[in-house]
Amino acid sequence: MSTFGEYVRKRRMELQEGDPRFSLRKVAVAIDVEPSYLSKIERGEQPPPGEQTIRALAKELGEDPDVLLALAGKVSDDLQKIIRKRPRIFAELIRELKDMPEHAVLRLVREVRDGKW
Amino acid sequence: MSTFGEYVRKRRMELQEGDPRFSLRKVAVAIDVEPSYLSKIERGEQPPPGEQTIRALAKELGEDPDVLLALAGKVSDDLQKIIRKRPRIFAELIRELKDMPEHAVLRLVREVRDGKW
DNA sequence: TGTAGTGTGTAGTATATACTACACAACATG
DNA sequence: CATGTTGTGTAGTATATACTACACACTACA
Repeated sequence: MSTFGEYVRKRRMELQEGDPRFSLRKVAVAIDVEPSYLSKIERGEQPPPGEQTIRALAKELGEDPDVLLALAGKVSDDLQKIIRKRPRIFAELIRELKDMPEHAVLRLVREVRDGKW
Repeated sequence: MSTFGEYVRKRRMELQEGDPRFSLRKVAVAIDVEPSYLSKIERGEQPPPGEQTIRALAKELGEDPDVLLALAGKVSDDLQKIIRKRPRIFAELIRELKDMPEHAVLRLVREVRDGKW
């Protein structure tokens, strides 16, 4: 597992190869933070930014916000809100699924999504 | 929905009826915080305390920690950790379940719990 | 009537979070 | 060789979080 900073830098560098819009400075301006701040984050000198900044970064880099948030040690606020509305049931479900193999959870998600409920 | 403070005060008061160990001071000492701090929390003058203090309080009052944490606007760190390990799948599942009726989610939890997977 | 226990008011503190502002050296490009 | 663009270094700030320390007034009761 790479850190948040490493992951972002790698992804941005890849995009930068083919497009000058992905220089550190341009991206920083696009997501509305100081270039030096983004620099420090990418090098792990500063901890990951706040949720809104991570979301902007994810959008800019074409990444999944939930994945980036996870790398930053965070869980999306909208998910937290959903859990907090029914804390008991969601707590139980999530703890139950903790050690389930990937395919089992995937099957579950698919069944729920396909509306067999 | 009551606030965190109101909820705690009500519950503690009920217990205090039959047992002097549930005075504000005694509970505060038991969970290792200053009585004045707990007083302010119960009256909503201060925001809810941190997760560890909420857990101690839940234990002391015989309440569900996840419910108390939810009232405090928090989600248990162990749940967040589980989600962060597989952010995509859990994000999708939780958002999918957001508007599901209680009985559907309950059925799902039961099926998972009973190991039909 | 003193003393033990009750809740509360005032006035702080330490640490973390989430950044900004600006200067600077290296490099490239016209 | 000046101009623009690159990433980075230094030195801060504002706000939130999670509390402590201690004094005070009131009540119960022995």
